[in-house]
Amino acid sequence: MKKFTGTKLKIFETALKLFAQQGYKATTMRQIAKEIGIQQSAIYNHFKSKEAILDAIIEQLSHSYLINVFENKEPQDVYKKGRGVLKNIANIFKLMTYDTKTDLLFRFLMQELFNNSKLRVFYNEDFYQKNVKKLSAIFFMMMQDEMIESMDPLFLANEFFSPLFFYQLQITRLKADNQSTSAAATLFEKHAEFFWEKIKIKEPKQETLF
Amino acid sequence: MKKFTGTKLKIFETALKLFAQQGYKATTMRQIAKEIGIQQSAIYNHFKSKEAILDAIIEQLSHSYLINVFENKEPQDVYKKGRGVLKNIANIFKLMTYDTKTDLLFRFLMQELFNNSKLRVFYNEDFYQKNVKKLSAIFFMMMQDEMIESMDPLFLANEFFSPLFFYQLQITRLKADNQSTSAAATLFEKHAEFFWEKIKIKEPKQETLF
DNA sequence: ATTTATTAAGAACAAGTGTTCATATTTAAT
DNA sequence: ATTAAATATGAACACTTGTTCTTAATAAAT
Repeated sequence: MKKFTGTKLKIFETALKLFAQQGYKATTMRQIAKEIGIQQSAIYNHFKSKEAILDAIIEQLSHSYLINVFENKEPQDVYKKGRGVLKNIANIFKLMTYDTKTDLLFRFLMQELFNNSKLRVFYNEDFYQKNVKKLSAIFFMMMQDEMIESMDPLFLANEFFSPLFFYQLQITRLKADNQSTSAAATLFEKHAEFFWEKIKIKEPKQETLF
Repeated sequence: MKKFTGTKLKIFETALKLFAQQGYKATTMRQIAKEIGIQQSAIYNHFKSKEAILDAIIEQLSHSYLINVFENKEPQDVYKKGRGVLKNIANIFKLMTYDTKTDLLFRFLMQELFNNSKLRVFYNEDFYQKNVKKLSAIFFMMMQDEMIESMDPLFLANEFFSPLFFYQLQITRLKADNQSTSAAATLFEKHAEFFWEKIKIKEPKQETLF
């Protein structure tokens, strides 16, 4: 993963910000240049075209937190923590919304999702499928260990994932209007807690002898 | 609610389709005109500007199924149906994805949400808040009637709403790539079923006498 | 049938678009 | 210090954008 520096980095960051705020098409090269304080033609010393900037941003997406909700941990190494796993995942979603760059990348992703097929492939494979399948594997192991009720693990993964995604979208929207996100930010953890309580297998009440 | 006819209707429909597919900014007046088979200047006999078309579409949103998930039914009239209410709502979401126009409106909404503050206000007030609050009222009544467990009804409403929204988004995305949506479409009902089972208060087991 | 709106066409305009070019300035390497 | 490479400038180009204008065709009203 190549990191940009100097002017090239500034162009990249400014473009990401503007693309996320206004959309790719609505953002002009002059606007990017002006924000940095350089001439528009100077951009072309760093990126061959406007689309090249777009490609660089999409490339960056692959290395962002967005697709690393599990921090590269394997299902069999974490599933035993039960409720803790869910809370941990919820917390990573929460942290993402606090990280300015991840937030911009997410907003950019949502902004361009429906008119960029390359992004849809990324979203589906690297973001949605990857996370849901890993979640599914975790739930499956929990079922085998009789920690949670038995059912379709992939469906369960979708049910757990979707509110997290939705709350993230909500926060991104609120930020776009400079509104407070604190109330929404609590929903991640509440969701994990609520969800676990609903799927866990309750310990059979121990009959008291006296 | 004024309905368009003739050329004006064609312009409206074509613009909605293109805005939903490519975004507002990326769609040109020439493109709209060409698709209909008229001259670009002819559009201006029906709409004063490109933005006027946009406004007309946003206006239409207010009358679409998107904000009428409850079909104008009041909470106190439906909550007693319990599981049936949830299934009904899930079904309306499913039907929305089958309705081409609603699907286009939803895709348009998502496409422009992050660069159009007017749309964000609409999304928040007329789509999100309105539905979640009505849901919340229903859950509250269910709690008072001891049909479901007691907890924060607004949170519960969010938890029920968010997967429906997410599945709708998934289907819209799949359609954009001409992929099959049948598997995703089953998730609405599964969600309602799953959710109800998790929150309903189980009848205490009747002790058999013999 | 004649008048009057309504809608269409076609050309044109002014502004904005991404991009290129020749040239100057700065930075890095020898 | 000199050379070479990288980065900046400012003007220009070719093209697209939304919109307007004049004029012609069509439809509605008298």
